Amino acid sequence: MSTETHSRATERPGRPLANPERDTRALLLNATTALFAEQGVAATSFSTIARRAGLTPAMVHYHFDDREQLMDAVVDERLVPLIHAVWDPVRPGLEPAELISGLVQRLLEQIGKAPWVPSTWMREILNEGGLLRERLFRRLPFDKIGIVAHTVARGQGAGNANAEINPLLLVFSTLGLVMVHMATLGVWAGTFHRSKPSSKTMQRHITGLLLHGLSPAPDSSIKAKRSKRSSRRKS
Amino acid sequence: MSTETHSRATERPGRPLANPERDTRALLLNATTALFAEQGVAATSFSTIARRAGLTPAMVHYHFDDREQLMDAVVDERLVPLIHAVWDPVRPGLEPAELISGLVQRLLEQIGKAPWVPSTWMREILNEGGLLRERLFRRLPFDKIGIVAHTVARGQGAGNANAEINPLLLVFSTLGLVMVHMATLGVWAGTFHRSKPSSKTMQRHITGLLLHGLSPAPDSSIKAKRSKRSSRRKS
Amino acid sequence: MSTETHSRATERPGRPLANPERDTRALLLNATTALFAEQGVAATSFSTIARRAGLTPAMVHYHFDDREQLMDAVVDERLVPLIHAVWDPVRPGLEPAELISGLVQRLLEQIGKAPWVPSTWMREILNEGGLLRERLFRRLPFDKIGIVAHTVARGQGAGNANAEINPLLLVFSTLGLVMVHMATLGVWAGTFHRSKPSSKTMQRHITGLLLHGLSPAPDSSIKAKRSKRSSRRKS
Amino acid sequence: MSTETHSRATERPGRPLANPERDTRALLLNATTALFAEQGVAATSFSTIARRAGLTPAMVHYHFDDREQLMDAVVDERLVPLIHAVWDPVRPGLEPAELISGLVQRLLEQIGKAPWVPSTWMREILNEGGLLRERLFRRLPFDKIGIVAHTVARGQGAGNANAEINPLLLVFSTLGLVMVHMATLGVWAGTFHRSKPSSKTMQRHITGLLLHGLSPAPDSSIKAKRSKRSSRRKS
DNA sequence: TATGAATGAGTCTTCATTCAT
DNA sequence: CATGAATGAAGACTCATTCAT
Repeated sequence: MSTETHSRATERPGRPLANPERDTRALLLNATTALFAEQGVAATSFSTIARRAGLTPAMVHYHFDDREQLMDAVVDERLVPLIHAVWDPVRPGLEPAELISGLVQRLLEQIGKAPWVPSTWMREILNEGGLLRERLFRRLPFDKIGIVAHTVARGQGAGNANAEINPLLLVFSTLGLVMVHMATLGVWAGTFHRSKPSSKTMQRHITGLLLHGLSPAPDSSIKAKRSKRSSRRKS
Repeated sequence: MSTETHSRATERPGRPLANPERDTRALLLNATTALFAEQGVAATSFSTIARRAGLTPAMVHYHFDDREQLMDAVVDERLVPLIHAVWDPVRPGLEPAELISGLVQRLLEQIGKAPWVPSTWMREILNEGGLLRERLFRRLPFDKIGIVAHTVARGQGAGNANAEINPLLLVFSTLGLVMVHMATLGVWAGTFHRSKPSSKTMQRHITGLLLHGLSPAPDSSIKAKRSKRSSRRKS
Repeated sequence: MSTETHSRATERPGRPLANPERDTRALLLNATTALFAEQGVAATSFSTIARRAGLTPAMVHYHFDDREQLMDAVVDERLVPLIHAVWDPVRPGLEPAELISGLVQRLLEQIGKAPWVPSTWMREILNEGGLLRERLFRRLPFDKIGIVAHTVARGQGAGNANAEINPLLLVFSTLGLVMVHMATLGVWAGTFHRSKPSSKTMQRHITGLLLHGLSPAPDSSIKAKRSKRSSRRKS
Repeated sequence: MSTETHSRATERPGRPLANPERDTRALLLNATTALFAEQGVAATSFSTIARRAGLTPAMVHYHFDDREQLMDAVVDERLVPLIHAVWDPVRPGLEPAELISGLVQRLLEQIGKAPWVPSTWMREILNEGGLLRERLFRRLPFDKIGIVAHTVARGQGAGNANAEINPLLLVFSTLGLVMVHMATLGVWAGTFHRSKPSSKTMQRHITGLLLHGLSPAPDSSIKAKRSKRSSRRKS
């Protein structure tokens, strides 16, 4: 309605527009995601965000009327695009191993660009009382998840995939493993006096674990397929 | 609920027999762990705890002067014993697979008795800004973790463990996988309209994944070892 | 709305055709008076006014720098003209009954055109802490009020007006009675499941009460005078 | 539930109890009613109340969790008793004039003891957007109002009550007239440089007006009845 | 004329904390 | 052991106001 002409936050979800506004909005969203990762959503007050962005709490209200809308913005403008980047390439017809290792790779790629994600994902999405959970679950690519599950199930039927695995749970195992590891890398490195492992190292560990577990010497047939079709994983 | 591992809280206001202090204290700790799991530490105020326990906020102060001391109590009196139960049986000389599947089994056992753990673990311990992290890390059984890592590394040297895996990270993969799955089971079941998988099902999925990944039909040599030495896993 | 009795503020620092300022200013004043009536002055913020008028709060500032000036404008441009319309016809030489019934009639007439008045009058003018009181009291037609009081007092002296009445208070009784009734008509009708009485009905009730109170069958002498001299009351 | 053990405001509506608490609660209610009268409900913040009572805003919350509950308390604990005192004596079988003059007398009596009432009544109860209106309307003595209306209507039928009056509106005329006059006495006196009229003077003016209006020399039959039955009015 | 960005002050409300009982 | 009263600090949110455009 025309009643809302002056209310910024309700109007546009973050379009390009002129730059002066974009800047502030983006600035605030960045501060917000960073703080969400560091302290969790519940502990992130408007003042904290404002302070981090060098603005006043009132300014946060000006752009995101509400905590609700702030969280909406984080999900819609920051998490949903990431989900697309990770899941869009998933399509039927690929091998289970290919699907999984592709997911891991793209996840790590995206996390590289948005390091705040793993922490937030674990705390606010995976967790029971997570404050972004509801919001995000509505946006999950259930069709793509289904593709992965079906592909693995078919593999199990054909006898070339581990029958003890629950295909649907596997998707969550994959995402969870990546998120857990990426969320705790810092701590891990600090605790064991190691240098923070590179993204490549992590990819090798996680993909290795997901494809073969503790078992040694992956059998050559799978190895062959992998090296043919998703050879970029090795580059 | 089964949250109450400990028998107590039978009577209250400081009457002659029965140790009155224990009761209230345990009551409050139970309320606290439940709320920590549901909403996270940051969102759990003294008032909330008091309300949940049917007492006054002032009473919470009486027992735990401080948020700090409250968190200390949760870690010392509730998490540390659990860690012991899980890690104490770890000792050198076991097979890698045995160690891992033992850990998984004992973790699931403990979580069965303290369902508030996975959520809290993910939110407040694994996570970068987790409020129990520091407290707990000091209490981790580094010696035991070392045993697992060394055992796996030796296995890799001997050619009978997946060389792509980082032995130290594997410990975190294991714990993380269990915690992630157990923390999200409810959500998962709800989202996909499945009934909540049993502890046994989860154990099979997780152990299966950790030991063989996606790879089919674990080769008989490993299978043999497992069925001989850690036969309790099948019972 | 019909609220706009008075033509004014036709031009100002504006553009060629179509007097843009008039429009906006009047628009805002209308929104303001409506909101003053609905919620009272204290509860009516610049934002509320702006929202109601489809403009921005900043725009309200542009026209009325201040709450003070906004209230001044309402009084000067909306209430003072109404007062004139009601009181100007009062002059010495009329009968008390004529004066009173004339006042009632003209008041109801004006309220018909500006329905926001009774509510605001009661809340912000009659009331001790009323925010328009001071402003308006300076503009009251004390001379006219004096005429009414003196006429009634002389009537009392001559024995043909109720001696128990305080002539000066009577003026306030008259205004008050009209305002109270017109301000509460909606509520009254709603509460007692009646349809809202017409202006004529109200006029009969109020004038009847003021002239004769509960007493039955007004004695013919007064009736005669009324029907002769102030016959317009009947039209 | 026992969940609420420590929440003061929800528990008791203002019972005698020990005195330390009563004092504070009553103190706050007094400050509240005074401020409601002076500035209106909308403009009366918790801070204002607290400051007036010499306490902190948080203390107001402690006793009245909410603005809603604060208003409930004012209505339930301060206005409803007053309404009873005014209306309870109304019963069928009295003369119209007796009923009306009785109401006026008792109203003035009560207002004498609670001078904050008229202002609040006009602003927050009679008025369209009044913030206590809804709350109070549910507590109005509709039966008693009905008695007055019926008595007057019967009087009209018998030819000894002014037929131009609407019997139901008359009740509101009566209350309104008293409230308007008592709410504006201060202003009135100040404006016209009179001393504030005594309660007796007001009673004479208002009752005189309601019973006979401007008409002179009330006819003896009514006068007789009044002096017989409600002779206390004259004392 | 009109708006969007920005702010400081103020409101309601919750919270941790203290203290007398 | 337990509570009710009380507070100061902080959080979300609104508002009047300013200013550049």
